[in-house]
Amino acid sequence: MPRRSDVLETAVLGLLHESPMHGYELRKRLNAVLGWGRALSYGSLYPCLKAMVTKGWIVEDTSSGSDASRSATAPALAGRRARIVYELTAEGKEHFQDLLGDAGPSTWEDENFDVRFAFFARTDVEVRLRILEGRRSRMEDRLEKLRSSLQRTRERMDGYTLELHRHGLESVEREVRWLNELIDAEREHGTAERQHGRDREPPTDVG
Amino acid sequence: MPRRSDVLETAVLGLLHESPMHGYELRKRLNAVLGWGRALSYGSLYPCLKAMVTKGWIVEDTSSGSDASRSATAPALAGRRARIVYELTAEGKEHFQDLLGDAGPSTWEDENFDVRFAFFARTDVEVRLRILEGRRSRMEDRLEKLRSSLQRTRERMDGYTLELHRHGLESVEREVRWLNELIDAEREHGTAERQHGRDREPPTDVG
DNA sequence: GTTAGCATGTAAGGAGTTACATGATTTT
DNA sequence: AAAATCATGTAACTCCTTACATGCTAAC
Repeated sequence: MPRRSDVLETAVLGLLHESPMHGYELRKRLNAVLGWGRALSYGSLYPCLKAMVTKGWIVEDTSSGSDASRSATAPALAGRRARIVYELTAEGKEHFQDLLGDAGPSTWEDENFDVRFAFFARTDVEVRLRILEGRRSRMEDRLEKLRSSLQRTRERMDGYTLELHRHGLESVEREVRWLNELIDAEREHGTAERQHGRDREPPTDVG
Repeated sequence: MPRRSDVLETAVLGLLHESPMHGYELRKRLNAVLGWGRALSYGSLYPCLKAMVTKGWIVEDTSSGSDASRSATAPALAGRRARIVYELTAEGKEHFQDLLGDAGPSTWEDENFDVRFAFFARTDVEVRLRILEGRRSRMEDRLEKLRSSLQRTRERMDGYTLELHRHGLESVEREVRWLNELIDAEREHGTAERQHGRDREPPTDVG
C-alpha cells in the first residue's frame, strides 16, 4: 500500500533543496509556499524531521555559528539559541527525484497536487503534463457528479443549499479552466524547450 | 474549550430534522448535501450516531416494517435487513436550535462554514448576516496575507509557485465577491420579510 | 452464480493539532 | 519590565480513514 501523505516530507525535501534550514525557518517557508489554511504546527514538523533523519534523507548540523547556516538566509545571527540546521543528503536528493518522477493517481488528489505543482520547476515536462491531465480528469469527474446531483435534487433543496452547490460547482469549473490553460501552455512551448530553469515562465497570459 | 468539530453532529441533526433516516441513507444524504471531497466513512458515522443516542439527541427505532421509516424516503422496502432508523428527540431539536443560534468565530472557519450555510434556511436572518460577515472578514484577512506574501517573495519564486499563489489568491477573491453578493441579498429583502420558507430564493441574479 | 448494492458495525492506526515545557533575545 | 519573536521539543488527544467482519437482496 502506498503511503498517501508524503506531503510534508516532499515539501521539506524540496525546500531544503534550495538551501539548508532549521526547523523554525522551515515552518515559515512551508506555510508560505504551500498556503495552507492553518499554519503547520511544530508538533507535526519536528517529529517529521527526526523521522527523516532516521531515514537518512537529511542530516542535522549543530554548529551554531558556522558559515553554512548563515550564508543562506540569516544575516548576522551569531549569538542565538543553538539551532539545528538540516541539510539534504545524497539519498535525500535521490528520494526527492523519485518523488518528482511519480505521476500516479495519488499525485492528482487534493492533498498532493499542490505540493507537486509547487515543485514543477524541477519536474520533467512529461510528468508535469501527466499530473495536470490526471488532475483535470479528476476534477471533471467531480464536475459530473456535482452536476447530476444538482439536477436530481434541485426540487427538494432550499435556496441556500442550492446556492452552496452552485458555488461549489463553479469552483470546480474554474479549476478545470485553469488546468486547461496550464496544459495548453505546457504543450505549446513545452516540447521545444526542455529547460528546468527559473526564468521559465508559465502562462502569464492566463486569466 | 469549545469543541471545534460538531460538523458531523450538526449535519446529522439537520438532516434528521427533515425526516427520520437510517445510517446508510444518512451517509448518502450527508455526502450529497455537504459535497465533501471524500465520502464520509461508516467508521465515522456509526460511532457518531451511537454517541448522539447516548447524549439523548436521537433515538433508535428498530421496527423494520413500520410506517415511520417507509413514509419518508423508502417506498416498499419491507423485507430488507433490520435497519435502525434514527429519529430526533425534543432535546435533539433543542440542541440543533442552539447550534444554529451560534454565530461565533468558529462558525466562519473552513470546516464549519459550509454546514452552517447549508442550514441557513432554518437560521435567523441576524445570525445569517453575522456569519456571512465573519466569514468575509476571515477571507479578507487571508487575502491580505496572500497579497503581501506574493509581493514580498515575487522575486525569489519560480513561475509555477507564482502561478499557484496567483490562482489561490483569485479563489479567495472570488469567495469574497460571492459573500458580498450574499450579504447584499440578505440586507435587501432580509429585513422586510422574516420567512424561513423553502421558496425563499437567495441571489438568483448572482454571478 | 456472481457481482453490485444494501446495511451495520469494530479495531487499528495515520496524520495532525493543542497544550505544555523551556529558555534566549529583541523590541516596545 | 513586559511582550513579541526566536527556537526546540513532548504527551495527550481528536478526528478520521482503512481494513476487516458479517450477511442479506437485487440484478445481470
